[in-house]
Amino acid sequence: MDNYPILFSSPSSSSVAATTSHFPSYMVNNNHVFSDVHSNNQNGLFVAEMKSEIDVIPPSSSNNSNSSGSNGGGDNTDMKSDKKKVDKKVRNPRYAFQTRSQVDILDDGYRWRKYGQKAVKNNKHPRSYYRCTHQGCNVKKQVQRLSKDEGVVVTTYEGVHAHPIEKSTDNFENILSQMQIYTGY
DNA sequence: CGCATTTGACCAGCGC
DNA sequence: GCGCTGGTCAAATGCG
Repeated sequence: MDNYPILFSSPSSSSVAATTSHFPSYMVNNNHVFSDVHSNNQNGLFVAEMKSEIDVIPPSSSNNSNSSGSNGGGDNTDMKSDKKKVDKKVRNPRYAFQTRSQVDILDDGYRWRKYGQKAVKNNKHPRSYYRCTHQGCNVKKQVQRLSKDEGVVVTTYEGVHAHPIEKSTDNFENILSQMQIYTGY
């Protein structure tokens, strides 16, 4: 998965509307992702979309029952022979956001728990894997930097949150960025 | 003490 | 079939 088709769009251009139509509903509805992007980037800002290999995945189907399906390093000899898990090739749609930021942890309003980190080929920076800590929420995201421009962070979301954002919106910068959105900048 | 992170190992998919 | 690589698990460790 080295090369994904990434479509760039400027947040101030009219093409955003068409682009956001592909985003998960939680992103389109409350623009938290964009607001955080704005708060972290006064200058150069990029929003990218990563099309997944799956055409359409209903949000309700995002409940990967494999939440308990530890097939990884667990080395379980039983190796879950009772798997109903036939949809292994069915992946949730993934969306990538390429932003300029000094920090690679972009607070999008959800609580994430890091569950892995891998070195990426052709990239000196590792890729971090996060999972939403909300119970029953299987949304995942991965964050990596570009080796070319280490100021650019690519955040890839997989799945759709089925719960409200649990964030303390008392952050002044968030409130300010929201005001900027509602006022049309 | 409870929760999040780190980190090495494991597994599956893919290309050769 | 073998080896590489991406993705995940889970024990150990860190931290508030």
